[in-house]
Amino acid sequence: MKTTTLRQQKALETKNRLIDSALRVFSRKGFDSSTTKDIAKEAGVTDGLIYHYFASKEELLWAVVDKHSLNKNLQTAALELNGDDSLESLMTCYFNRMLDMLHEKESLIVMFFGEAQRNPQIRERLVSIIEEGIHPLYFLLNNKGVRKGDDVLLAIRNVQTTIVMYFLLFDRMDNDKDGRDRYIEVTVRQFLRSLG
Amino acid sequence: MKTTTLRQQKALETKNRLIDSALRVFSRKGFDSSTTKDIAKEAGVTDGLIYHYFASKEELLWAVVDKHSLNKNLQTAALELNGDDSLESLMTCYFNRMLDMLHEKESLIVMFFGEAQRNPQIRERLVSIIEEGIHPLYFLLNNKGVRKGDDVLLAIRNVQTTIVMYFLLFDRMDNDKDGRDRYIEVTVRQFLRSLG
Amino acid sequence: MKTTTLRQQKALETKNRLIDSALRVFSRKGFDSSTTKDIAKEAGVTDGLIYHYFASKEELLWAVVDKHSLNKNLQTAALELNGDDSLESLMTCYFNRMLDMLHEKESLIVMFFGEAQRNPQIRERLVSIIEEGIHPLYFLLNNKGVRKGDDVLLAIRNVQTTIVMYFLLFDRMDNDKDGRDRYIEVTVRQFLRSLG
Amino acid sequence: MKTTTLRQQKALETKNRLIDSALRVFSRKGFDSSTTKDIAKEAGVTDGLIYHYFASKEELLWAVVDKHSLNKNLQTAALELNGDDSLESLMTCYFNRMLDMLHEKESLIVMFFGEAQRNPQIRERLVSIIEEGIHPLYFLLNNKGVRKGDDVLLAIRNVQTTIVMYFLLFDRMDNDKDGRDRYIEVTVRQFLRSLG
DNA sequence: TATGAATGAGGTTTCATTCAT
DNA sequence: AATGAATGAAACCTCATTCAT
Repeated sequence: MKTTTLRQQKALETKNRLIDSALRVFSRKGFDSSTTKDIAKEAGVTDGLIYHYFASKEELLWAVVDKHSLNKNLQTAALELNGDDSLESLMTCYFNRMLDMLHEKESLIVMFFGEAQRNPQIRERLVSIIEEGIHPLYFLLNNKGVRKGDDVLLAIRNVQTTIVMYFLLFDRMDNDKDGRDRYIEVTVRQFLRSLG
Repeated sequence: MKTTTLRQQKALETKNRLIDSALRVFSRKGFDSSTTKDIAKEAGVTDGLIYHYFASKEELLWAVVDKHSLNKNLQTAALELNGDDSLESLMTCYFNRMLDMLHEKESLIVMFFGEAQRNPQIRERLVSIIEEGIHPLYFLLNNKGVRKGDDVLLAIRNVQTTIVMYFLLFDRMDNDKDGRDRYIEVTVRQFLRSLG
Repeated sequence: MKTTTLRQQKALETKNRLIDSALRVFSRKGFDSSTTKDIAKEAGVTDGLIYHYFASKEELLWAVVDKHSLNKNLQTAALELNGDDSLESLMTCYFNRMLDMLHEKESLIVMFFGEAQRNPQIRERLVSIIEEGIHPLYFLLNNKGVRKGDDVLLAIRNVQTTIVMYFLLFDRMDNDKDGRDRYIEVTVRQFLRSLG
Repeated sequence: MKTTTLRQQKALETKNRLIDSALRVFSRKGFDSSTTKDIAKEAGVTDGLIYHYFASKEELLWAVVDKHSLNKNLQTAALELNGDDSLESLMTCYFNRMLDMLHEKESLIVMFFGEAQRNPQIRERLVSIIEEGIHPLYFLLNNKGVRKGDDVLLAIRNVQTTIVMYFLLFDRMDNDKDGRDRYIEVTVRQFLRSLG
């Protein structure tokens, strides 16, 4: 029985290694240009093994998607903030964590945005992630005295999508710490002013 | 001489039809999953003809990119605005035109965002389009009394990327006119407030 | 462990079958006109398998070239000769063996000469084979009292290229045993006289 | 009428240019790898024109073959020799002219040897050229007192094929004037000795 | 569980050839 | 005579997938 457990554990590790490798390859080349051979090689296994764990390349994609949940990260980011800080420093901190998280999950984000345009299921997933990412910040702002209202929700969505765009098009390439600080500083100020 | 011109004209039409078909197919399936066979069929020609006009599938992609210039559209949108209107109605009008333009060029935009994640050349192109899209609006705002400054430029970039994201993730699917009006109204208000 | 070896052995057989089939097809049609489909069919495998074993059609050509070594055959031919025979019967024997060997490796020889004219790498290979083919005979002649010297080396090269030409243009088609005997007899006599 | 003649003349020029271009391209790449596009470009005409003058690419090959006659050159070479010279200087002169001629017709020779291995018609042509090339030299030698006989004919064929081989494999690449002189000197001496 | 040989459909590209002009 | 757009078959090569071991 112990041996079985050991085997199961090793199998699970292999499966996870495949999922992680797939994510990396997908984000590098896009789903269509990624080959199962690439993925297998990246995971250090042979070609056929993928089909022992996944029914198809597509299934492997979904396994990747299922494994990674961005929402949780954003929620955690919001909850970990110190309630005593000023609104401004609080937002600064939140946006920084958001960008850190985007960097950390770069492969996933890049893959999501790359595939979302042609894979409706991926796009829906992306939308729902963004929608759900709004609420932790909304509650936080409410607690700091910002009024409720749909327009506040929309302001949050706007600023969050803006930050994702900033990440995708600028931050992720440059890795310019100063530029990022300035960006966040200005964006936070404008965001707070935009709330009226 | 007339005959030559006629033939050349027909050839040019065929070439353009190929470029347009390619754009449509690329935006539908992404570059990698689009087959030259699909493109040829969509253009109503045989497989081989693509290679009479373009050296490769990649070259065809660049022909598509070169043919379409988004910047001009944005600049035109800015210049056509009525200088007598209030700042608010002016921005409303501008954002509407921007969304109209995005709809009009939906295939191109979708392709750009899909490919930008894995094709650095496409991404650079996208970034430069966005960068250049900032200035027409900047000048317009300056003329209406908004102060100059880097933070204003950044505010413009932010709001523009936000609108592109809105288009990609929500507007382009729903086609909900009311939702769009509300979105623009709120976004304009917040944008103006964010300028301080 | 035994199973693995069996599979590997079968794989090796397949690979060798591919190389042999390639040689046959190449020599029949030349490299450029040979199709990978032809080769696969000749080997009794499907098209794609070639690319499991070889990176390209060109690589398959080099595998063919590498597998076959003509030099060894010539050297062996020289060494197997009986040192007690007269110079004349010794040379007769050597030329006969050389022609036998050329017949045996007809596919390879034909391919080499066909491709050598347009593929510099193949030509270099061919030249080096001829160069190296000179020495076994040179040593043999030295042992039988023929003097050393560059002109002897050149005489050997000349007579060897002549025999190859005879094979390529006449012998290989006619398969005329008597003609061949007469050819060798006369050529041996003239060769020995030419040494002075 | 004059115009027609002019047109016909220009047409003939075009046709000849096509044949010459074809020869050059064939000898460079071999028949199969040469494309009609290549040939047309080399001749400075458009793709389709080839099919105005020749029924197919194959026909163009035969036009090339028909246009060039090597025999004449060899016969001329033999006849132009000075009958008063010694046998040795006469042969030296003849072999030099032969190599000059091979250089002059390099494209043709290379193409002939490249294609002869897989195109039986080309090979027959090559064989008959070599056979006929023997007689001018035979007569010359007879006139200088060399005895008649089949073995002399064979000696001539052998030495001629040897020289062709020398050209194809060594001389044509190196272009080493000294090496060539030495080669001819030794070969002539050995050839004369081989006659007994 | 893991291997990697084998399959076969399909992709990009090439190219001889045709034909309207 | 000359052009070059257009065709379509076929070439090389890729790759997801299967399967015997």
